[in-house]
Amino acid sequence: MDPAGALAGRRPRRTRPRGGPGTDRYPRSRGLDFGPMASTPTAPTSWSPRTRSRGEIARWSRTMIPTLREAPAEATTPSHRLLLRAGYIRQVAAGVYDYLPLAWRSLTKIAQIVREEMNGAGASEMLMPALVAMELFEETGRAQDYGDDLFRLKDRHGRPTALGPTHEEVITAFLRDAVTSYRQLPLALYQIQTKFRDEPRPRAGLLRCREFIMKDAYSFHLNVEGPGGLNETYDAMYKAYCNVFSRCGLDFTVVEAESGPIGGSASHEFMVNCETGEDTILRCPASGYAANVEKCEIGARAWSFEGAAAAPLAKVHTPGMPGIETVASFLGVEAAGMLKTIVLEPAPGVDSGGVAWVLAVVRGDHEVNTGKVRDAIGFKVVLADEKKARAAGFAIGYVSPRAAAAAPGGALLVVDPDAAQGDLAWATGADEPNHHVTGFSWSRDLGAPTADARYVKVADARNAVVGDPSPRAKGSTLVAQRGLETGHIFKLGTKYSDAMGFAVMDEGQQKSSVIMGCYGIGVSRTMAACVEMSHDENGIIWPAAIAPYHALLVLMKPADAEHARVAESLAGELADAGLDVLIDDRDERPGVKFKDADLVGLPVRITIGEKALAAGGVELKGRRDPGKGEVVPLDQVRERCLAALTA
RNA sequence: CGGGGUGUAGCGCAGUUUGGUAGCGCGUCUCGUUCGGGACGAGAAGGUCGGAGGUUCAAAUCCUCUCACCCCGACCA
Repeated sequence: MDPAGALAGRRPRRTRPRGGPGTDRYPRSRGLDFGPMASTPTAPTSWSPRTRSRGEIARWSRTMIPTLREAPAEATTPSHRLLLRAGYIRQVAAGVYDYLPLAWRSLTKIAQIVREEMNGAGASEMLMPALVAMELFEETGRAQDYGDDLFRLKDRHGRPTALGPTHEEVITAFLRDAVTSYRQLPLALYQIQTKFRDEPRPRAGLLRCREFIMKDAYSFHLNVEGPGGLNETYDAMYKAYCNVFSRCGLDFTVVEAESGPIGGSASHEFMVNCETGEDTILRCPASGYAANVEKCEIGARAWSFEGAAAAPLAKVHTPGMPGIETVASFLGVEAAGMLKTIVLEPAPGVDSGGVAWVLAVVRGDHEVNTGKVRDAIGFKVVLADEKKARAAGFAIGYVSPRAAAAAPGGALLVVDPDAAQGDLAWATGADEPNHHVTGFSWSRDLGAPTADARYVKVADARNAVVGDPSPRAKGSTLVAQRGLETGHIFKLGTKYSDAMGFAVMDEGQQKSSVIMGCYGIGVSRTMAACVEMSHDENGIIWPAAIAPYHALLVLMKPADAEHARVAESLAGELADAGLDVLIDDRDERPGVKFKDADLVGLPVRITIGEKALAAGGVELKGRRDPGKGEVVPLDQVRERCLAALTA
């Protein structure tokens, strides 16, 4: 491993001849002449094995880094403002951006890290088209499910086509033809490609785009367990994802997640930790357990329907107050002292065992989680259609747990433990419009059904909140943390293979559905998340591994031949050590250059100026270091640079 | 798709209430003086005022329609 190996993410490069005299055909009109352009790539004359890796050298004056003193008004998120100001991106349309040279270098480095880790996990890279025939999405029903998020177009023959938002269908269609024997499994394939999703609301620059770069991987198995099974690859991917984000220099948390509309059975999200993240995750500091709000389990809570009624049941006129907050303040109670009863119905097409309604009861300050309700009762539920529910006699907005007993066709009551407290006098709906009751007691006012497990289940039925008991460590409570989702892995199961008829003969000569996993990383989002996570008021602060260049050589006097000579020789030396170097050779005032240096955020800044040169050195400063930097003798620059980058 | 907001020079904005032929700062170009944290002076270029209709002698400004972008929500890599 070369000394800079820890920088990671650099592709080993083939040796290329350094430009000889005369390779620079176009004389530069101004600025300095570094002689031959040392970093001009020249095609190797013949194949040669990789012998060493050399960094690249670029000149600010010869590339395009349009920094802005003021951020465009439309940018409000830090990463959006900084990527725009520092000359990394330009907006072309809502959620559509140009990736300028600096951004592209970073993206390339992230992609390369992803590649290495995917290959290491046994996956093979390929590339599928962005253009997808609509009939493929029809096969799985996702033409419908995706709805308007799918970019749709017609070709000249009028054939319905889409721009791929993800490629489960495409790869499944390919493999159901190409995989002819179980012996070809397991298999993991991936691509790094532009995806298209017509987001209802693109926002925050690169964080939510309609066109973005994503790595999507798919794995195919005969079994879930055992060698070659889904779990094996899933675990390998899990590790690979941890490696990717660690190597990128990101601070991240892995959380358990709902698998969402993409379907499947298990899933983890990889979240970059940052205050401005759009997702809230909950974490148990004692056990390390983390999950998103929807998925997060809650530790055991004591409950009982037993208990004496503390107050008589009283009906109160509460005109036009269906919302908990307004009623609570009207009644003079806390939201936490109310019972919220949400009317649910079995999802279309599920076998509910004859149950027509499901009433979920949570405390007034909590939110019902339909996924948890599903887990409690064994079938999927959705929010009841309001008209239908009213017709069935539910006073929507004023429903109480008692409505379950009165409901035609029977209703199942799912009560969250925090709501199943018998010794409290609750405020809740009166089951008639514009009225609530106070003094509600489970045992007195609902009575016998509370003991009947066929009608009443007590189970976790709500979203977790900060302060809830940890599901993994007794005595520990959940804390909240913000994050940005940059990776997501799913166990898909046979959802797509079944829908698309992808099955193979197994060893026992039985037709067997292929089991799938899918694994995504938002590459462009990862770059933005990194900026979101790592910046200060002056600009971006790149981790070395994905910085567009490792070092910035700032020439105080670009016109000075001696300065130019030092810059050239230093740049060459650093490149030889494997560093990518950007030379700020612009004829600009020092202040401008320093401001731009901080904005662009390269990890190491080397200032070549009179004062340090007189002392036999240059100034070296890490992006996070305060001040002007430290004077370092020329012959130690390389070493100090590498040390700074690997720190 | 609901709610809010903004479109005037590359960027940031004023001008719109009360119609009178477009302005400021930054940036850009030229010359000079400068040169270690976004210099100074002098000069210059750059705008179908988002678009289309309409009212008017006259529209950035008033009316109608439309498009784009941003923010909050619903939704999400």
